Amino acid sequence: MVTLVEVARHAGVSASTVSYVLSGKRPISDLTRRRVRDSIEQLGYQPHAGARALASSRSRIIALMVPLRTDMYVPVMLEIAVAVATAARAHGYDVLLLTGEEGPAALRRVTGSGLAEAVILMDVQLDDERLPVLRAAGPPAVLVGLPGDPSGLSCVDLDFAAAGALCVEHLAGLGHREIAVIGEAPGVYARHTGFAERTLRGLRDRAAELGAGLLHRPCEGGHDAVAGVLARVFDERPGVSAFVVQNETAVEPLLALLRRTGRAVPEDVSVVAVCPEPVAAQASVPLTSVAIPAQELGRRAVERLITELSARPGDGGPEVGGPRAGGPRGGRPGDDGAGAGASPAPGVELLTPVLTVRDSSGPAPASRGGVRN
Amino acid sequence: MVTLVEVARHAGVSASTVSYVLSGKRPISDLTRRRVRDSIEQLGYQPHAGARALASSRSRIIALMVPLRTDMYVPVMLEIAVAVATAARAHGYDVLLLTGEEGPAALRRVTGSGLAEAVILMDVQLDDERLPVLRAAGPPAVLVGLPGDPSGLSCVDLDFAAAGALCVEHLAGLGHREIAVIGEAPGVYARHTGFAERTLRGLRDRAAELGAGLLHRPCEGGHDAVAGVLARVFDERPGVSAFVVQNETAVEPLLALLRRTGRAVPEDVSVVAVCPEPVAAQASVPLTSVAIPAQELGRRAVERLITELSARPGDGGPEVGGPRAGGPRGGRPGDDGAGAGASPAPGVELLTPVLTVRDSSGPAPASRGGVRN
DNA sequence: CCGGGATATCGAAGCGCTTCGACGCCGGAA
DNA sequence: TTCCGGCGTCGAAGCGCTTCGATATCCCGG
Repeated sequence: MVTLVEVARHAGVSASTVSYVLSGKRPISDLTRRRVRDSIEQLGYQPHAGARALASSRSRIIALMVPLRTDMYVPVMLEIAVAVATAARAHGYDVLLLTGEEGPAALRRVTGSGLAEAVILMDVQLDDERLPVLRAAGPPAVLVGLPGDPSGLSCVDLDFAAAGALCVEHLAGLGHREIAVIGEAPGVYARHTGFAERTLRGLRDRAAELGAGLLHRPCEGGHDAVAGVLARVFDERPGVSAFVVQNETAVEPLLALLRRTGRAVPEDVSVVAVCPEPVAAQASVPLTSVAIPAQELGRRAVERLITELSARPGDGGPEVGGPRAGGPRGGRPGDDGAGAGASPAPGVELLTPVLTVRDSSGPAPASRGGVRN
Repeated sequence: MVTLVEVARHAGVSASTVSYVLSGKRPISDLTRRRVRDSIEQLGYQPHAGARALASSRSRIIALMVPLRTDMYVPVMLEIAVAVATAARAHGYDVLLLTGEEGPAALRRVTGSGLAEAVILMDVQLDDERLPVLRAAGPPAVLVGLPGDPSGLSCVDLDFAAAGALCVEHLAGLGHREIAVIGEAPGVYARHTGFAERTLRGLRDRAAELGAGLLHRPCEGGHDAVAGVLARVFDERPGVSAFVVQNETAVEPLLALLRRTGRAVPEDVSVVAVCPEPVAAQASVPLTSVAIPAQELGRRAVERLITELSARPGDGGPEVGGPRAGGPRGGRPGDDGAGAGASPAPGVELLTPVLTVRDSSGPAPASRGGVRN
């Protein structure tokens, strides 16, 4: 293995000079810098990560904790993870993959050992057991998701409440008075997963405001489960003319079942989904939907973390060492590309949802069941 | 931060003794060991990862390279990734998440800098640009997938050729003489993704052997794309009575379209899929399918790597340091739980596919088009 | 012609851990 | 009793890098 000392010898300078060329923390003459760079190139030198971490107490690693279970939003999770990795690299950081399996202990382990400088948590629950670790003198952290009490924590998420409200508004605007919500699997609610409950609240509140009826049903994925739920929905509320779906695996079964039972979309029944764009766009009926901006979430989480990290020690120097740092960054920290809503708490950043109208929603059929008013 | 020296002082021993207690590489008396362990506990000591890596030149980190694009097999990818992370932890290793973005350079970077000791590559293509790096004095590596030339490489994958053959056998056994294959998106074949081509070969070879007609059509996901492909298939080969689907996003659209065009499954048309179990089991018609054992693949990849790693330096000592090492390992290296096929090359481990019969396949309708013979 | 302040470079002291050789001690064989 | 071989422990030397002070050099004004 080529070491810094060998590079120094080869370039005819001292070790510290090579180090300063690399870090840019002290001025180095053009000539020397060039010579050192040449030597680095020729010898194929790569700084030893461990030695660096030891000497500088900065590992340049971010830990990303993904849920162990894969019962929901799988593509979203992967997309976020990949976005995090990509964004981190653009800032010279690498990403350590943790699963929820070890729980809070994993956080202590990787930060306590100096393996990771900071963490990003996905799939945060309302009362997440990992949060105390973070609050108590924890490492820099960003949650993708919103816990019950976000105080003292940095969070990024889609504003699911607003997303729910948006769906109801859209449907109510089209004249629908009875709306059914096909939700995530019961287990998701049982775990008090924030986004599911917040969506529901948004749906309910706006429905109440607009005087529309709202029926919520959790639903396992799969054809049969959806069939059961659907039958009961129409049984209880024959007047339902619109569905809001927040469950990727229920989308196609729902469409298939509606079709089969002779309900045309959107003529007889409207459907609005909260799901990633590809799912909505490729559905058998292109769906009017509120997108889940997975990439954006991942990117923002990293941006926040980097900001926090570089604000800490006397850093801020140029040339962080990552290749092409600062290159392909879609947006700069602080821009409001997707529109950050007014934060309900400092540290919480909620992206404003956007509803895209496609083919699955239309005017409510003229008074089918009992239209009030 | 608590250091080893502080632990030593607290326990009244030397630093090296603490180190040996931790590594178990030299005998330590019971009494001393207990004292040291107590001190570690009380002080909440965590060994510094960087210092460890530096001194021992072993980082205890495995790099996992996942594809950047997310146009196929997304749940499988995540499942493999999570399985890798879990299995690695069980052996005291952590996982570094790399995306394909940086390509071969990322491999050089993380292994050259000693950040990762070994790598696992997913989404390997037939002629993958990352392979030369691995062959040329590369780090220990395991591919999940099979490149065109696996010589000198360690690979784990499902035997997709056998999977294809299995599908054809099953259908031919039911009397089907004309089979259509709905494949992955054209881009997947264009990239020469190994598994897609191998499946196709398996399908074709066995079909030829059994004298069945086989029509292969790549297919983008989404309803409309499938509709187009399906129309053309029936146009070209009206006698098609069975489908093999290798494209998760095409499954539901296919079933919906068959239904809509008045073809009952499995009475009129049989469908067999190559996909993860949940997709098959939850489809609107539970699908006869060959499972893609994502978890198993991830686990085996890690087992192989660990074996290779511990065979290297003078390791093999007890108590590797990872918590509960050797705990929840589903299978031991060398077991043939899922049945490893006879390896076509040393280092290649192909899992034997298993076909599960569900509701989507049945006897061919009595001579519909022209049955030969 | 000299002092002062940049500017560029060097040397050395760690960072926290592993590991090798050495040493003291105890029990058994001679 | 003496000698020998383990066993258990210690001390010290790095691992490769960062960083802090010190030093040398140069240019300028006085």
